[in-house]
Amino acid sequence: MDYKKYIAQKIEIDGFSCEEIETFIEIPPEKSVGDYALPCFRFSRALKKAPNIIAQELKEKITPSGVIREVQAVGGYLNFFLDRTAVSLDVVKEILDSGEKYGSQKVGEGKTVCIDYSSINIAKPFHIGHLSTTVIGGALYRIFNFLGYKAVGINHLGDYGTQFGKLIYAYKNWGSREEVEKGGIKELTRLYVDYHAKSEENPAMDDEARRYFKLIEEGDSECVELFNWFKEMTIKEVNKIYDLLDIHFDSYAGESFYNDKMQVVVDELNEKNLLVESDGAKIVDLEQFNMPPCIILRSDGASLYATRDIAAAIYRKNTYDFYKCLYVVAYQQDLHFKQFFKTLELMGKTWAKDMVHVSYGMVSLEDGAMSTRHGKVVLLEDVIRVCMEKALKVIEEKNPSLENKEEVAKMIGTGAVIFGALQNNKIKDIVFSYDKVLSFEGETGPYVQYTVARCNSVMAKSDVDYSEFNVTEVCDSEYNLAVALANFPSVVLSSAEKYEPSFVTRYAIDVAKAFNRFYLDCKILNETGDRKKFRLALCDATRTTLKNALSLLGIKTPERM
RNA sequence: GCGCCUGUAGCUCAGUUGGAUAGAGCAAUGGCCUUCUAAGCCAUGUGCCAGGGGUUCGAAUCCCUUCAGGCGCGCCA
Repeated sequence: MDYKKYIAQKIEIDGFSCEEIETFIEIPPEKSVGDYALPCFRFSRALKKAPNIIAQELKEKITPSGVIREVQAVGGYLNFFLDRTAVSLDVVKEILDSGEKYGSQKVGEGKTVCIDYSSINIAKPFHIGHLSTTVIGGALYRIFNFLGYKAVGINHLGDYGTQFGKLIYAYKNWGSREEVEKGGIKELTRLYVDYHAKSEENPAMDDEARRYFKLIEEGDSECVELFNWFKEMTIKEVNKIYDLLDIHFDSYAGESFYNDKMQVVVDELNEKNLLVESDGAKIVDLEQFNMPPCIILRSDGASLYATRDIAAAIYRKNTYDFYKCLYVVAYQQDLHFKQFFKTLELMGKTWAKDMVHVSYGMVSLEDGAMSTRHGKVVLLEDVIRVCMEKALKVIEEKNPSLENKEEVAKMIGTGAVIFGALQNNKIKDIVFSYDKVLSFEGETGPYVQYTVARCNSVMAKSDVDYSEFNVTEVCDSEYNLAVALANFPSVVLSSAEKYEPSFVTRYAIDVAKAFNRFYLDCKILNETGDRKKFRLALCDATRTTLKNALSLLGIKTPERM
């Protein structure tokens, strides 16, 4: 519920449209000066008048009516005071009517958004370095769906490359079916790490590994079978984590899927005279765009990352006819995406403008970067497990009679991990620390979940029917909470526009704070009549809004905790 | 060397398209549960918004420049 438009319609300024004025209206830093304000400085030049005079003249032309209760001219500002009671009642009623649809919109109807995220490597462990792409992508997936778009989640599997020849070599020489079945990805990683240790002394192994990889490509039944086994095992194992994080995909078409789709790309580039030979390689020259060239074919004729990405982009456009195609990939690859988007543009793909690199910061450990090959990683399943254990401990302390402790601890533990990962602007680097994810107080996931549990608790203790309510005045805490709740739809919208799930995370904190303040100031169960009904309705509206916000992030809300 | 990103309180970070006195959380100190879940709330202090120029009625926000850190810069993905 946004009253900016409503207010803008009451204002007339020569040379400025109603829409323009609407964008100029802002919310004052201090609520005592007004609920909305129009700074008049920018009109000064056009109207050839001092801002304070403009504000004064505008004030005299507006007669307060409807939800506008009072207008004041203060310096160069035109300040509006709303009928806070009417506003609060409207907001709460709307939320209760909308329920789990509150905040959802139709702006995206008929449009498809492809989101490439998580994109795991086969036979590699899922560590905290994969967390950002997974939860950012997952949140965007839900946010776009919430806005009416059709989101298509794509897990662009890393399932192609010599490393799989190495893995097969290791498996055949010192691995066993039993061990791999028992150990899963951990065992595959062990084989891979061992391979590197041994191949340093025996470089001939690499030739063998390359041979095995070639056999996979040629369709050798034994190698393909092994490879598919590794692939299925990886996906099955990672799915357990995806379930916890509420992550879903519509396609697992990975690198190998595009093997037979790259030649046409090369042909097309050739036809369009975009390919240039340089040091034996085939490149697209991007010098005039102030970028290094995009390499399409190696000097040995093999395709590269960019070739595959171009093929994948074209495939996605043909298959899904997307409105936007997002790539949730860390900022290390900024240049790569600029190059490959530019190449698409040069190929005459008008939709190249719809390609978006959703770039985010890196995760490192306190003692430096992670490395799978050196075993220096923090596994996500370990982090989640430790958080769950901590949650369980806290429950035993604070609420030992809780029924489904394990289940609740799971929600809290994973909630803390997801919330922490989505809390800051995505471009910020993160240094992982257990202290930080294990903090359940202050601006954290558990804090927001706890707020919902408080709402539930209050409502469970009352059997008053609050479907109809009416009050004639509201206090500051009630009004501030209602305003916070009202902001949800616009927060969802801007988080999609900026591809920034942290807007939703921060918003959830704002609402939780407003509620907890309200909870302190306003007794609910002791009240009677309409006041009680209104406050119960506020609780319900808070719960609904927070649940909706958290579910966009992939976080579940326990009834009690 | 070139390009991109980042720099705000002791720490981690917010700060919408330039707007009113720069805000939270953590940490510290002191308060608040015989009454709705204390994973909560209240109070207290902290700033050369990295430095320097400029544009503007007005700059943490825009432009230029310096410094510090991160990432990237042809056959890995």
